[in-house]
Amino acid sequence: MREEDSNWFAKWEEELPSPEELIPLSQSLITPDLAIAFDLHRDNSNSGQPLPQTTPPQPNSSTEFAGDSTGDEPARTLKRPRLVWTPQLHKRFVDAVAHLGIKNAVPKTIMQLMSVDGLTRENVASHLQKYRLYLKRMQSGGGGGGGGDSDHLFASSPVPPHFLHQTSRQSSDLFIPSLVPISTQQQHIAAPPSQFLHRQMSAVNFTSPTKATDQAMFLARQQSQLQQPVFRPSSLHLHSQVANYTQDLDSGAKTVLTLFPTRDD
DNA sequence: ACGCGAATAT
DNA sequence: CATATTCGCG
Repeated sequence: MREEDSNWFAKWEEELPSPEELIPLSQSLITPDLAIAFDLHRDNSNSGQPLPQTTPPQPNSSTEFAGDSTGDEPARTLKRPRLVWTPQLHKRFVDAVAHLGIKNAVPKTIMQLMSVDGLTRENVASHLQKYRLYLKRMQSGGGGGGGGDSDHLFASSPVPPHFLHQTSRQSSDLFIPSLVPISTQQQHIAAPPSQFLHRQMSAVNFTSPTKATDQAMFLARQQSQLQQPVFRPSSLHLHSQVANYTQDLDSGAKTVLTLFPTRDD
């Protein structure tokens, strides 16, 4: 047990996004074009329950985005580009896990809690695995001597104490003020062409009490997480607040799934 | 579905 | 080279 134990919560509190920051519910990793093209209207109004994915039974919503603008229909059997886990996205992941507790923190539930469109269970599972390894490695010699900072990503987010111990409880001690979804704040990012002025799915239902509220609060304070990763200025620009696929024209067809910034953390 | 380790791909 | 994804197995 380290000294951080005493004030980890305080730190968390500090990290609480200001009301201005929380608004858009449900981040999206799917480019608007795709969402529309596929006609899949993801509605993450899950209330923490086994959400029966209303999304088509497709194994995974694959995505396409290459420069090909003519024959891009059912990209459905194609592969999804590498997901770039930005620190923000990772934080969202960590928070979700922390909130759920080690016990319930399994890929599926984590994924659901994160409410990031386009994020697959595999993505989360893979990341979770890596994260666990990181935690393990951390406990061995991370303190002060550990110079090996090869895991930038993981190091970017504070590791809740619960992860290290074994206490299977959680999510009960996190009382959050009265932060609940707020309203209509628009994204700072520009106005898209116009055809992409679609909805911003609401991930929260006020109609449900307890559990829903819990998640609502969770989500509410989660909405400020995305950042600008490593894409080159040569690629496309702002579309909307959602994630986007950026392709590096210099290297050919290198495409990377990434998120757009909402604000810095 | 989960979790791992190892291979494989970007 | 770092890291995300796929694969086989329990």
